[in-house]
Amino acid sequence: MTLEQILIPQVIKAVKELFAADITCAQVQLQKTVKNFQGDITLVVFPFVKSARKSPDETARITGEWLVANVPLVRAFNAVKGFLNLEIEDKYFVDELQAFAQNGVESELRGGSSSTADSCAVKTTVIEYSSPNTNKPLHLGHIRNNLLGWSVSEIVKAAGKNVVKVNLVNDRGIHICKSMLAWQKWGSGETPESSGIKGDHLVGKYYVVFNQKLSEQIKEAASAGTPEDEAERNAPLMKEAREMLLKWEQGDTETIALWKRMNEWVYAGFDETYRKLGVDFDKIYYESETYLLGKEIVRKGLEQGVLYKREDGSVWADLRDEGLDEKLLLRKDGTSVYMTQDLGTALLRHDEWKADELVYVVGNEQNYHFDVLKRVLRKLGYKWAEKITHLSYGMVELPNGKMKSREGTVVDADDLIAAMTGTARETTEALGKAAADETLYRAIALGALKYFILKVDPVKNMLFNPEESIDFNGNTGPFIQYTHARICSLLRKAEEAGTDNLSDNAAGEMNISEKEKLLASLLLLYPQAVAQAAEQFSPALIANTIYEIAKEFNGFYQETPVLKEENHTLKHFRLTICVKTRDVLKHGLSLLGIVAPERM
RNA sequence: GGUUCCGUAGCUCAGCUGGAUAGAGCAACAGCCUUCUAAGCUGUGGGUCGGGCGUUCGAAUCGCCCCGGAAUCACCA
Repeated sequence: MTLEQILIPQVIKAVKELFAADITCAQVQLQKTVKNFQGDITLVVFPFVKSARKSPDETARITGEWLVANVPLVRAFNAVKGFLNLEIEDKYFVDELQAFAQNGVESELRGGSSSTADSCAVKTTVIEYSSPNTNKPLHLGHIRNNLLGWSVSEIVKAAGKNVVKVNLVNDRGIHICKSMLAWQKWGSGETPESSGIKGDHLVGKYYVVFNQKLSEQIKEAASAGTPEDEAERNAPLMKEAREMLLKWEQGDTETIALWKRMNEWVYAGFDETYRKLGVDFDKIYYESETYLLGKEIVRKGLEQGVLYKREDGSVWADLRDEGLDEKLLLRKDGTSVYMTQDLGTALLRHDEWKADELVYVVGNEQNYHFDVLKRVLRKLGYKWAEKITHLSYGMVELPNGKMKSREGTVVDADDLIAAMTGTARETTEALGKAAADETLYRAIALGALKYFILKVDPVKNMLFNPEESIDFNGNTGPFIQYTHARICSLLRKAEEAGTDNLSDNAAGEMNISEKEKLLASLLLLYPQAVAQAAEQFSPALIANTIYEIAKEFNGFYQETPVLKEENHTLKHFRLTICVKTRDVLKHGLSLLGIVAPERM
């Protein structure tokens, strides 16, 4: 039982007996006692000070006396203004930590989530992320997307839900034709095998080539006096690309064959990067297979009179009464647009997985798109529109601005991982560590990268400066990995020394320090942190929580002997702290996709 | 111009369902390794929480108005 679970009913009872007033759970505000004040947990009495009809000081004092007299685990209190600081018996922390150590993180999480669930049915959450464009090798922006999506999936899973990770690959359209065309014209038949270039990079290269050649043509026409937008529209290359798209849509054998061939190259490249990043999917959808979906939904909407058709035959949703604009859903020639397709895939996904929640990890440039998507679904009468969450995240910016695939100004995912692995090796060697290998360097490099990205609140844009490499010290992934390795080392020594079995319930006399109490209470709060992170889809919350624990542990480690402690009971308790810290750090890191090395 | 989001230490970020004296890391400076891994620990300096008004016993947190930045407002995806 958490302290809150124990104390809240007691406080309600106290207020009833002392002041003859009824208060709700919401009025019982418990918070961690602020540093510099004596106590472990603090009750804020302001919310019921009126009902008590006494001064805040007086209310706190009387309540404190009652709690000390009636609740065994409350040892003492002090009241400062309206803040009632409570000191909790050591035994509570010792016993709870012991129980936590025996049950393990997973079972604690299951216990936590089932108490709030009103039905025993397991909820299903479908999470879409990654959703790459086959013209663009994965860069730092995609890394943020992939890490967020994967980590959120793990967190939601850890909180006891069923998760389906899906990826919707953008493999068709005019932009794909651009790289195909450029390769046809200037590729001289080069392949990943012949050139030694990774497939996705090879295709990306021709996408850049296309844009270079195109801008040459535009410049030429512009110097002859044509306005730029017209010059782009009429450029011979654009015309050819459009013709190719038409051929693709008509199923032209040669075009389809080229498209398939080049896409295979890309997928092989993506798979390699996904593997390196450690992300995976339960199901991959391809836009070439889903882009026609949604038309049926639009047709029904027209029938119901929720949507309307213009004289030219195009179909629209009118959202002006909701403060937005009108949105096109079908062109006058009956072809669909992005929104149409997304309506279709949302329905498909909802039905296919019987989803209770649909999460889309997509950049914040599409905030408007998802706002409209939900409103249109709602208008069409789909109640599950409310189940859609757009997990929006900010751009990763470079010191000189945004990354642009078309212009080649990106931090490539593969390059970055390779560079960081190199840095990890150099750092490790400089520190004179023994017996390290490539697997460990990779683990540290990815630990640094993943933590660097995931600790930041997704809504914020973030800055990445390639000149300053990502840190391995301080509030970083390697710091937590190191703390974990350190504990493992200590526990190895404990085992060698044949230290007594941890499952024994030691019952001797001892006093535990403030630091130990604090560390124990942080560990006990971890399951709640996971539950909250799952609710808020927030890996950052996990990152901050385990950082705080690691930081606190290092302070404890520095000044508290464990193996050398002679009081058996105390040694036992300290070893329990170590074991539990190790488990929680490992668990938290795993939710972020970070390996917890046993030596480093 | 409309809409949405962001603005906290020199830099990168926590804290935001209102609660005590706003916290970390990096960078700077000063210490701690013959003793459980120094990728660590301890200490010093550094802040009108973009600005103003309001609500409240209490505002970095909520509301309104400004200022600065970003995204978006396509018959692109």
